[in-house]
This record gives sequence, structure tokens and C-alpha cells, in this order.
Amino acid sequence: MPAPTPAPGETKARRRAGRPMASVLNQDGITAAALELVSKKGYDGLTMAALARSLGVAPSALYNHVSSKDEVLKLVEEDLMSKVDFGGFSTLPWEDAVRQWAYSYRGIFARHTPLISVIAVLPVTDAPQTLAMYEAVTEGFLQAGFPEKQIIPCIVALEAYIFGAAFDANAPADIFDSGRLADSTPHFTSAVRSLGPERNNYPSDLAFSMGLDALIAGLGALRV
Amino acid sequence: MPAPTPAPGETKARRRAGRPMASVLNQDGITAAALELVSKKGYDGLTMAALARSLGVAPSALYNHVSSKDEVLKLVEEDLMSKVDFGGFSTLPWEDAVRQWAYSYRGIFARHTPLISVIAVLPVTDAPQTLAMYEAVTEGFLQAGFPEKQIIPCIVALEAYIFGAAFDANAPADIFDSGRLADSTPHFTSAVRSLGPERNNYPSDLAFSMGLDALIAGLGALRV
DNA sequence: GAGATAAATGAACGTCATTCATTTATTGGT
DNA sequence: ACCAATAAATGAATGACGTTCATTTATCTC
Repeated sequence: MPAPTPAPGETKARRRAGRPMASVLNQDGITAAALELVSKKGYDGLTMAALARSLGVAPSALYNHVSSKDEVLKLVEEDLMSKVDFGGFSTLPWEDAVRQWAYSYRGIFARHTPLISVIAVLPVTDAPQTLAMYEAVTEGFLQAGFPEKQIIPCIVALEAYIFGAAFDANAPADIFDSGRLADSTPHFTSAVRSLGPERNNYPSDLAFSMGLDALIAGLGALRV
Repeated sequence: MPAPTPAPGETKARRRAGRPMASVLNQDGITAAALELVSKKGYDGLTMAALARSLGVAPSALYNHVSSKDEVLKLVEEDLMSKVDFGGFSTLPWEDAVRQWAYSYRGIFARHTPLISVIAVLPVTDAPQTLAMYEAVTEGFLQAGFPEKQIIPCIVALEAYIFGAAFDANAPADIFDSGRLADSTPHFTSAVRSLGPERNNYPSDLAFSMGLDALIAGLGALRV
């Protein structure tokens, strides 16, 4: 069968007459509802059915505005990106700006780790908020004196660390409990115990701060 | 109805007689089959049905040996951990050992990113391979002169970076293509272009190397 | 009004992980 | 030899879930 060409001599269908039914739905509303749903029920509660119900609509209606659940996740991601604080890059010394940005970035995505697997592999094309962040960060690096060629690798490295740390922030306090195997891992068990008199003291925040300082110092040395 | 107490005067049911049907299945076999399935079909292809079929068995039979699909993922994770190369910690200078370990760790989990969200939050209790790795790494840090209290935070920071970088390694080459919005992000777009004459040159490996060097230098300064 | 348009509906579908009553195979005790 | 106990394996069923599609509903232009 021949391809269904959309009418010869026309690149697009002519919009001749008629307007649709007044829509209750749009991408902004869907995004807001998805965010509220996630904050109340977590990502397990974010189903197309639940999303539709929270909007007072049938699940299939959503597909007139988003092509898939993955697109909903992309919309949520973009919204979160707009909340990351990169303002320091135009006002603070580079080190402080990076720290502020990294803490804000990690803080936001620590509560949205299921998005990380999506983001980390998602092209920034048509993601205005994400691009706005990258633009501001890039400018900050330029003004701090980084060679242009080093900037993207630096950002990639920092983002990798931030995403990894966001996962960490959700680890349970007893993640390093060696249990029955404590005897066979004496040095590790002792190092864990040394963190505090309380058992199972997971050092997510301390570790983030230490690693971030190391990255800032090491990458900062690339400035000319 | 009263609780079904397992017989008064006995804490456990007496094992009186009888042995089971000869089992074709066990956790090792399930793990091996899961790994092979993943390497051939990816994590989308790892379903309980496909796993059962590759073992010549009904899906429900798996549940006599694992309690859930999540447990299958844990088994796979443990197997992968045993393949991470931490041997340098007993033979190489600390910097080189960390580098070798980090590259090996990232290389393995870059092909298993769906596991990262599970691992990062999974207690190490009863995970012998994982604990063996932590023990060796801890020993390496001790011998290099790190104060005991600093070691776990250092490992946590390095692991966060490694996991984040593993995601990155799977990013498409055009992830930084700003597309139609290139005009509104001039500095960022230029920085991306500066990476090479070819468009869309994603610097995952370069970034990993740079960030790792920074972390090694920064954390290494904590030695006494 | 007539006809075009897009949004919304509700009933499906296919894929999953998981449960459960039942059957099958194996063994030790009598 | 047989019986009782045990655990493995089966197959049918369940309940989510994302998604599709023919149909209906509401709105605007001509």
C-alpha cells in the first residue's frame, strides 16, 4: 500500500474551520498535577490512571496532550530544573556559586531520584529550563577563567557527582550494617562504627560536602 | 480467628521426615540466567516470564527460590560486585588503586544502570561480595594513612561519583544538542562546539577522568 | 445551522509481577 | 513395602499498569 501522503501540493493540512471542545487539560496542568501526586504518593503513585483521576478526567484523555508517561516525566523534570538555584554564578565567587548550585541541585533531585535515570540520558533539545541552567553555569565558568574546552567536561563531572549523591541522600541509616558478616570485614566495620557512638550513622551529607570540596578544588585548578 | 501458632512448645517445626523433589533450580542458576538474559536483551528483556523460559520452567517456579524480582536484581548486583577490580589496594599506591577501582566499577555498572537505583539504597547486610569490596577498599585507605573517621565518607563520595558517571557513559552523543534554542544559549552552545570539529561530541570519558583526578587529589589531602 | 475540528470517553488489549490450590517427585520412618 | 512428610513445579487466575481506538461531545467558523 502507498504511503498516506497528506494531500498533494500541501505540506500541512489547511486549517479551514472549526475549533475544538474547550479543553480542561494542558501540559502545564498535567505537570502540576503530576508534581503534586508525586509529592503526596511518591513515584509509585504516579500512574496515568491516578494522574487522570486527580485531574477529573479519563486516563485516555491524557494522551491528547502527552504522547506517553515518559513525556510526563520529562515535563516534571523541566519544571524541577527551573527550581535549581544557579543565581550565584552571576554574583558570587566561582567556588561559592558551584557550591550553592550543587546543594540546590542535589536537594531537589534527592526527592526525585526516579527521574535521574531519565534525565542523565535525555537530550537537552527543547528543554528550555535545563538549557537556561547550563547557559548560566557556562557563563559562570567562563567568567571564572576556565578555558572554553574544559567547561563541558567540568559540568558533566559535577553533575555526575550530584546525581550520584542524590541517590545517596535516600539511603537508609543502616545501609552499612554488615550484620552476620561483621567478623569477616573488621576494618570496614570498625570504620563504620567510628562515625559515631550511635550505630548505623550514614554520612551522606558529610560525604557530599567532602567530595564537593575536593571537586571544586581540583577542577578550580584548571582556571588560567 | 486465632493466629496460626506453629505448635506450642516448639519454636520451629520439627524436621521429621521427607525430602523435596530434585530441584532443577537454585539461586546461582537463576542469577546466571538473569545475567545472560540481560546481556542479550537488556533490562527490558529481564522479565520473570523470560527468565523462567530460559530456565525451562514455569514463572511461578521461580518464587520457590526468590521472593521477588527485586531479589533477582539483588543477586545480579552481588555477582557484578564480585567482578569489580579492587586488587590495586594491596599492591599499588593509593592514587593508582583508587583509579583502577573506579574505572572498573564504572565500566561494569555503566552496562547495568537500572541496578544503580537499587544498589545505592540497598543495605550491604548479607551481601558478601559487596562487603568484601568495602573491606579491601577500607584497608587500602587505612594503609594510605587516612584517619579512620574519614574513610567511609570518602568511599561514599567516590561511589556517588562513580554511579553518576555510569549513567553518563550511556548518554547519547547528541545529548547537548541545543537545537532550536541554540541562539538563546550562546555560551553553552559555543562551549559544546569547542569540544571538537564534529558536532555532538559527548565527553563522558574525559569528564570522568577529570573529575576522578580532582577527587583523588582533594580526598588524598586528608591523609596524615 | 452545517460541517469541521479537537477533546474526552469507555471499552478494550497486551504485558507484567505475583498468588494459590494442586500435582509431582523424593525421602525417611515404621 | 508402604505411608507420611516435604518441597518443587505447575497452571490458572488476579490485579496493576500503559496504551490504543472507535465513538461521542463540545466548540468554533463559514
